[in-house]
Amino acid sequence: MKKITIGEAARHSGVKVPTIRYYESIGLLSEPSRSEGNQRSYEPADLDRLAFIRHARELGFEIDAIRTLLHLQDDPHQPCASADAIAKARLIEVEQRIRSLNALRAELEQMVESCCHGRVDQCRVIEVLADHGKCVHPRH
Amino acid sequence: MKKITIGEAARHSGVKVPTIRYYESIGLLSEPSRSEGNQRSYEPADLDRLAFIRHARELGFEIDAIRTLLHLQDDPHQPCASADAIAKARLIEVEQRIRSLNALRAELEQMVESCCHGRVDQCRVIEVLADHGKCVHPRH
DNA sequence: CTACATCCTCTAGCGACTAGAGGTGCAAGA
DNA sequence: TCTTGCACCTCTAGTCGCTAGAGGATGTAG
Repeated sequence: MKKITIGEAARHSGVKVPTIRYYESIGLLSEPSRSEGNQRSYEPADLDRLAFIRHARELGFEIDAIRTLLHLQDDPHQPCASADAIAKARLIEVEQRIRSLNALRAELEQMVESCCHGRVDQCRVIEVLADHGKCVHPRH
Repeated sequence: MKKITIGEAARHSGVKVPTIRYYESIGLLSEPSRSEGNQRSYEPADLDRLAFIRHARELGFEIDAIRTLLHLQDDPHQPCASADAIAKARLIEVEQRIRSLNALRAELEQMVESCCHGRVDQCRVIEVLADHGKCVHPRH
């Protein structure tokens, strides 16, 4: 049972030191044991948990969703319907976000392409911003 | 010169009342004149400015970028290179975001599709979260 | 033994709002 | 005229997920 310092845990997991402490403070990570001198001392299982959290954050899950997912992981006999639902909800969010960003991209491309590179009073960028009606797709 | 209350301005522009006050507080909107009873009283030009801000926010521009864009709009003889640069930077951001969200979507789709709908200990969603190596594209 | 990196706790800040408390103004109906 | 009730006012604090910095303690290598 080798002890792992918070700095090592950070390097290992890719989660920054203050972020690890933050996760502990909001109860996402349980309080680790401490050294003589009151320094946090982690175990390998904590690294797995950190990796889980980091991966979930990379996938854009909210802290609350991650909390639920971690609870599920801790209790493997539960039905996985909730995990499935959380992932599905996130997928739908991501799909919507992609759609809206695609519309934005089209708009921005149009703006940038048609910029006259002259003075502001002829600038398409400013003009379109000032008048939504000049957008390619009024819905974005 | 008809007076417009903050509530009407909100309905007209689609920007919420507290948000309008917030924009004023951070200097994005200049302080409007007031009625006898100290209530804000807007003019049509303010509505244009609000519409501009709202549109820019919808396109994801940051407040600081909007501040710059508004300054440019106010001074039409300036070259529009800065406006162009701001829009281009935003376009690049959006493109990157779309790429990364597409990767996320692929990952989430895989997760959701391969979910066994059984118990957590066989759940693909939890499994993949716990082990980044099981991702379709390790880079996301 | 000293230097220096790393750790500790605590508070405050970020961006862009949003919510709520506690009070005032105003217009319309009785 | 009075009252009802909505819209307005200011102010503070909260949201999310961290991040930064102060000021001090610990741990390790030379």
